[in-house]
Amino acid sequence: MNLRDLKYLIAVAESKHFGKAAERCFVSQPTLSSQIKKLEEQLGVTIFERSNRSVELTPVGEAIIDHARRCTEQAEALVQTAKIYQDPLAGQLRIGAIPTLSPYLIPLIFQALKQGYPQLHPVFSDEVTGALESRLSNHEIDVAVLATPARDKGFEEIPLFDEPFWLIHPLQHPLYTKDEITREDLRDVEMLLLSDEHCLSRQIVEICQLDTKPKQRELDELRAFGLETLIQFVSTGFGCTLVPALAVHGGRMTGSGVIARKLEVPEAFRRVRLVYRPNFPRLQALQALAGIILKTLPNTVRKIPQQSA
Amino acid sequence: MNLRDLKYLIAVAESKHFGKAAERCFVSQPTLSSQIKKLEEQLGVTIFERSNRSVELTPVGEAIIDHARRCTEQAEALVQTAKIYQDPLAGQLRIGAIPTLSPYLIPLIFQALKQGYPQLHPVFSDEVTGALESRLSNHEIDVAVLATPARDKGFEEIPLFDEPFWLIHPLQHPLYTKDEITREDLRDVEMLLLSDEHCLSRQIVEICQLDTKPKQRELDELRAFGLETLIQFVSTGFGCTLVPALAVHGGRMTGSGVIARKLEVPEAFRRVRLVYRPNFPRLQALQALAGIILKTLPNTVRKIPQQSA
DNA sequence: CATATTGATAGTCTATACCTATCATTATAC
DNA sequence: GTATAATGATAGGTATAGACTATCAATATG
Repeated sequence: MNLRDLKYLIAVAESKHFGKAAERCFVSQPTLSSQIKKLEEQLGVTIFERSNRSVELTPVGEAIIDHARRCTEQAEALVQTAKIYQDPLAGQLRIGAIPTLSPYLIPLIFQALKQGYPQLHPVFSDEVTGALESRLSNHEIDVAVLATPARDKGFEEIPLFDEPFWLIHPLQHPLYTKDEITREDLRDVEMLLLSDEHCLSRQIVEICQLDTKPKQRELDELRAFGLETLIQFVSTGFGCTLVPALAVHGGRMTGSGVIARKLEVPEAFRRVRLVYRPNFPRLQALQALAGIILKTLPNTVRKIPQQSA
Repeated sequence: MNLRDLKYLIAVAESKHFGKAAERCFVSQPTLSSQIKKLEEQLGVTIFERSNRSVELTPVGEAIIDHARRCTEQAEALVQTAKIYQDPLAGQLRIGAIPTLSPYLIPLIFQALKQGYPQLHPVFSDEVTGALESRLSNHEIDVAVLATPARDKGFEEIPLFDEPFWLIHPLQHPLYTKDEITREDLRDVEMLLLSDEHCLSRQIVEICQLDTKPKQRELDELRAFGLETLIQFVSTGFGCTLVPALAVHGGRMTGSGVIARKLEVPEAFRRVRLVYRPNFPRLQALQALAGIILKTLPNTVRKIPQQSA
């Protein structure tokens, strides 16, 4: 049995005429006749009662045509679905981003993405690097925005930008009087960190060359908080912290008793990239996303020029 | 696109493995691979994201598989429907019978038909000859049980039996004393008739060689009645009537003030037959029906032996 | 480094769906 | 009563879609 055959059936059922049905199906009348005959033989029933003057559906035929209609209906819907998604820049794109980036990046790009690619329906989610990587593997998301390299896990990546870290310290802090903040300054302050699931924490530890993290232990009981909460802690005089540049511009820091300071430490940055599965079929959509991100970003980050292979 | 291709899609979607899917579809792996590739090219979308270790559905793929499932579901339902009807002795059989026969014949055969052909679902209707003939033409019924020949209208027929007419007269009637009733006797009695849409009326007129029908005119206002009512009229002394044999045995005539008399008139009978369209595809069902009717009938009718060509 | 697993590719063969031409039957016209 | 038209079925030939086997390429695994 064949979808084509079912279309022939429907054509005959509707026109009640083999010749006209054949015309409607763009085949010759003998072709249509023989195909229907063969189908009837295969099914073991007579679908049409033919005479030289008329063609009529048998009761079985009625039931069969009913199924045939629904079948071709679904087939057409399938083609329609494909057509809608044909454009790689259309359809759902599931984007996961790390929590230290997501709240500042997503609002930035959202409007531009909608305008530039109205057919693209982004679905955002917030999770730490490890979780995003496994969701990527499981095909639960299409792309992750990470700040750590991912090549070694069998993924590919599009580098986007380098995001410098800024120091957040209370207004009444010894460093307030210093003009430039260097690496040595960082070693002396008490550094508040998120839980170490966050790549940000590990990166800060590395940059500041901390041996252990004495202050972090105090915060261990309060795992489920984000950057903004951390900054609140800073404002109460607990210590300092490093935050990525976008958090400085995107976050609400005014009148909160803290100050954000640029660092004179060249290596104090993180590289943000789109990470995806090597075989992901809609690379174009990812390139479009990368383009939008780069176009929308402020100059507090160093954009990496895209190579359009 | 093809139903086979959709089955391939579903197999891969379910097993997430081209080789196993191919096995399940009883084809080689390259066959399945190339068919799916071709389909993807036709649809212009990637349905599966393949890597050397895994096969996963893309979001478009999910949507497409959904339609594919429903499509093949309907196709299978179609085949199932055909299978149910495959037996010509299964499924609906729409039987129309004339009103002067139906109430006596249908109850007679009903049980035997159910027992002999439990898959056959008879649907009975009662109408006069002309109406049955047009419903037969319109494919609204499958077979008509008539008492008039129908070859000239392009139909075919299976002769069933010859049903003699019996005379019904009131108990206090001159003929009560006669042992045998002959044709001459019939000319002298006042004959009550149904409306002339009924073939029975025309046949009685012919047998009795009546010129006009004086008594019928009086009953003209009461068109919509049947044989039983007519017999009630006879019992009130209005006149006599002829009824077919089955009505005598099947009808409730005891204690009704009338008597049923056999006739010594050889040509006083009607031939009952199954009438059907020449191309009707389930001749077997009709032959089965004919067989049941002949097996169940009492010997008051002359059965016509069936020729099983 | 060798082996196994998995999907893709190449080349060949066959079944089948298609076409044109023609027939058989029957209704309609003259 | 014959001729014509309409309709579906049949016959025979061809081109293509879909199947197969053999092989490759890439990548895990021991």
